Amino acid sequence: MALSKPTFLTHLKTLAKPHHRSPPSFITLRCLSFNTPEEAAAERRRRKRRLRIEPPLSSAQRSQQQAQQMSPPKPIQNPNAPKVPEPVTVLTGNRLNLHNKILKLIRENDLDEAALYTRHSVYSNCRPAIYTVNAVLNAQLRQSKYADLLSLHRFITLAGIAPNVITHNLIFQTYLDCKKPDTALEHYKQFTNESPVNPSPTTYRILAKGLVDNGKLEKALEMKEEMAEKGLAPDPVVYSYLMLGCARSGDSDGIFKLFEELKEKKDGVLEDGVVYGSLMKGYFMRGMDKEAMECYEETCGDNSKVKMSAVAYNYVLDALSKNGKFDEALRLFDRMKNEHSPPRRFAVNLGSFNVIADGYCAEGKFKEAMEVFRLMGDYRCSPDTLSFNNLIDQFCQNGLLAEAEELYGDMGDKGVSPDEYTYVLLMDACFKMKRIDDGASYFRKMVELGLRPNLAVYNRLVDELVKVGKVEEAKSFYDTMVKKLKMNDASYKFMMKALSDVGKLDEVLKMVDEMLDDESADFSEELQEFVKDELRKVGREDDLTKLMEEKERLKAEAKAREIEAAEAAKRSAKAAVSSLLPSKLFGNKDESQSTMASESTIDSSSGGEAPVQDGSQGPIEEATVIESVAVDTNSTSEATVADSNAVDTKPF
DNA sequence: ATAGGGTTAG
Repeated sequence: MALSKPTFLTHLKTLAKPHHRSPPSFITLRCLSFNTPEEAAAERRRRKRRLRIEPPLSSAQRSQQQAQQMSPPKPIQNPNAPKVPEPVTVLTGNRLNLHNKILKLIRENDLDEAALYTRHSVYSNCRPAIYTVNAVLNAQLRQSKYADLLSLHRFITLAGIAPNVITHNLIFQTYLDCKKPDTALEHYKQFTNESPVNPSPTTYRILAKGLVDNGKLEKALEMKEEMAEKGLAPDPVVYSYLMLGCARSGDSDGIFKLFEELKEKKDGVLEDGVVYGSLMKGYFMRGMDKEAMECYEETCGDNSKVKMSAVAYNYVLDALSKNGKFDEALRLFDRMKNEHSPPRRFAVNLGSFNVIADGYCAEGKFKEAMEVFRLMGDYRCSPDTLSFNNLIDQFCQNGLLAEAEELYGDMGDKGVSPDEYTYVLLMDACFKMKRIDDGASYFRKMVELGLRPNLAVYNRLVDELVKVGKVEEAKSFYDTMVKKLKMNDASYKFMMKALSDVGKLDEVLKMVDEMLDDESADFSEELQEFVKDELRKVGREDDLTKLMEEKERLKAEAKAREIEAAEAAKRSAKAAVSSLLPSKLFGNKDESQSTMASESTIDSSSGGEAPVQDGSQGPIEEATVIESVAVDTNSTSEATVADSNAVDTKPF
């Protein structure tokens, strides 16, 4: 039985009261809102939603409304219910043209332009359909542009473009990729409680995999149950993720339990091979190699009825190669390559080559690893950034920096973009080989490319530079990065100490000066003490007091000027209003302009802002959730001075 | 022209 959305209330079994056709919001008000704080909060959000002032209707919507008015009377719908997404049939005429234009921009890899165009269209007479928006979000996700994705999502939410299941899936994926499983779960809860859209099997694949990858196996298992509750068929792929999660946490019992459960649900016939690699791992974990190999024979042997996809094979390859059966893995890999005959049959893919390359590395056969990695092209597979990073990592760990750099060169040739992780691997490897300047070059390159090294990475860089006496150079990296990173006391202190140790106390004072000017920087008490101590060593402790007093004085002066300017602005604003001309037309750069603009206009310059005309009634809960997500795409390595898990990039 | 045919790892 497929449960449709309104029956989500069945979880209120305790109430056991059959409400058949009552309006959802009525039920929730009566029965839900006081059960738990979460439900009370959900009701508050619903109320807010009712109060929300919708952006102006585009002509498309208006005509839709007219059509509704003309159609025969329908049962009265709750006007406050969240909107149902538009069907794909709206993608015709101008809106289809817009869609295709934006797809073209995406194909040309101009995501910024695609996103901007989408935003601008919201208030044109051709509103982007949710399909168009999803296309952009999807492209942003593929390129890890999480901040842009969330920003666009927020924009369309505020603009009242109803999301469909794909939109929600993209958001789940985003939060999970950003290692924010709790935010993903929050979004899921809100989605199941409030959206008229039903989750799809893919929703649960995304959630199960993402939760497992984020170490939330328990929650992932719950998702499997939820999936069943919604009446969705048991999905071997979801089970394979869960079994993999058990394998990672050393729980062989869990693996077998899941396998038996799935088999039972499938009436004893399991022809999808995706779970067998994990099952083999379960046997191997218990030392039951014989049973593992029997399983292998049954599923991958000549008489097998099991459908082995490339991915299913890859799990088996991995199970073999990580359990002392690499030779057998190589034999299977050969068979896979022979079986491979696209487009009819895909028996190998990118992952197969990666697993085998890893297997070679584990045996110390790095030359072979490189060879098999480069063999990919012959099978129309192309490595991605992750694959390159993986192998570069293996080479670096084993002191094969030249080979790692060769691979880095291949990336450029093949048009695969290195990411933060690539550069950090190479930088650290250079440092290990005492090639400090080369390490610094990789760091510089990374920043030049607009990638965002985190604080821990920066700390390692300046640490190495200072160790070899390159304080000047370290300081120049500080100057670059202080604008891009949220530094902490330890990193400020490190730089100050380095400067002080070479007698550059004036530079230390200049750093303090700049910190005092930078509103996002915190010149803490502890840091003040530290600077004073350093100055005291050369009898200059008064210099800090003097500097800080001078700053206070300048700030007070600036404040006074500001107040005066504001008053002048008010006067001129009044004058402008009285002459019935918006001050905007004059292009004034004074405060009166921004005040007035924010109150009345759709400011075309505010591309990054939410499209709320009155500036206040948006769905605060969504905005808050999104803003609470610190998208840290580069917490790549262990922290030295600071915790790399901390959010150390400044807000976008 | 849309939820999936998945994947390996840090």
